Amino acid sequence: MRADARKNRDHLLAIAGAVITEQGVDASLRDIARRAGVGLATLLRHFPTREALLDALLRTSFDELTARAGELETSSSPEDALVAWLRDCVACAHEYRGVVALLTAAIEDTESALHASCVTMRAAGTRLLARAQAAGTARTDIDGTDLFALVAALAWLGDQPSLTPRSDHLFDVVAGAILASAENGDAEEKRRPQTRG
Amino acid sequence: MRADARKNRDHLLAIAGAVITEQGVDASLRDIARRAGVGLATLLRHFPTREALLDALLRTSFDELTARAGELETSSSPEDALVAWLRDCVACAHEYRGVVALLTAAIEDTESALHASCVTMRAAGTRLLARAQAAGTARTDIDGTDLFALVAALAWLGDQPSLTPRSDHLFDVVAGAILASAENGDAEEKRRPQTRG
DNA sequence: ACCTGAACACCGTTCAAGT
DNA sequence: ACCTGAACACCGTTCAAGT
Repeated sequence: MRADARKNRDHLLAIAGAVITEQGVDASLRDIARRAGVGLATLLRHFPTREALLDALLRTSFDELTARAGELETSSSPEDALVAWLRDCVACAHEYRGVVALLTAAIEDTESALHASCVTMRAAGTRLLARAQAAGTARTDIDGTDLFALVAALAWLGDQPSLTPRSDHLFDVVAGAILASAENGDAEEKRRPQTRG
Repeated sequence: MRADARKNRDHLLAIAGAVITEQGVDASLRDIARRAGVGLATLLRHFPTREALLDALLRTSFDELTARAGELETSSSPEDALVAWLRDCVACAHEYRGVVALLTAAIEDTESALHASCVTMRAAGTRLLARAQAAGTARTDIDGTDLFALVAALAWLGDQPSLTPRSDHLFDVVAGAILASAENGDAEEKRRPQTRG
């Protein structure tokens, strides 16, 4: 890549990150180009689709997420690792408002620029889930795609301004549902709702 | 309302229902007007915002949902009533692709044409939840807004083509989390995941 | 190689002019 | 009262022309 092209690309990414952080993934590409001081066609040349732009913006976060899954697999208990990683996933998908809809669309669309990242992410989650399932601390009637869907749904909730205040609590509710609720004697981290008044 | 205006309105609603069923809530209003054989300005005169149009389209469903909550309150057990109603809610929010985002936005926006319907819906859900909580069959650490959020998240999942096949199963997972998991001896309808191989 | 302006076919909003 | 076409300021896509 020519030096001027590289500079344009980097600058576009920086501006796009700022604009999309501010306005969400539906931000006007024309506006991003304008603020970056280049023509819209130049932006499209570097990032032929909105997905390609988002992929470039999220690549670092996605790579970190994959690496973190690997670390957690050795450093934490199966249960803690799974929940901690899910929390990171939600935070990552929440990085740009509205991006989670693009991610769910990309998981099955092999043409999407975001497809590879999504599949990698799902694979990492599947491993952590399988580990917890093998340890008897996660329910066995869900798979990696279900996990992906639940993370997406929770990230979506966090994107809805009126429901954002509830998203942390509802994360706990859903995480609790993913973990096997009983059967294993070790109850140190478990709080089940008490219904006595 | 003048007779010709009434006729225009009814026809617009019929066409809008068909187009939005087909293309989702972001369908072009211009296209709807075109297919209805009127000017775009005429559509906007009857329905000043997209929300107003959706409200008109969904009003019957919403009213039925409220009525159904009342019936279930007397005809079914607290637990069955809650779950059945949640299922209906998801189905209703799923009626037009993408409408659930408008509904979550409307719950706090008193200016939205959909606001009243959302609040009524949440109130009906809150009653069914309180009844189940009083009976000891629903967890007590969630409220009507949490319930609204969970229904919205599940409806959103059903809207994502790649995740639609999982939405029924994930409904069960989340519904299970809403119901108190243990403590009551009656286990007839409960299946907890068994982890023994 | 890389960039760009302009043409294109859309969108929702607004309003003066018609019946 | 009710309807409408047209003007407006946007949008993303495409491409011939420039450096």
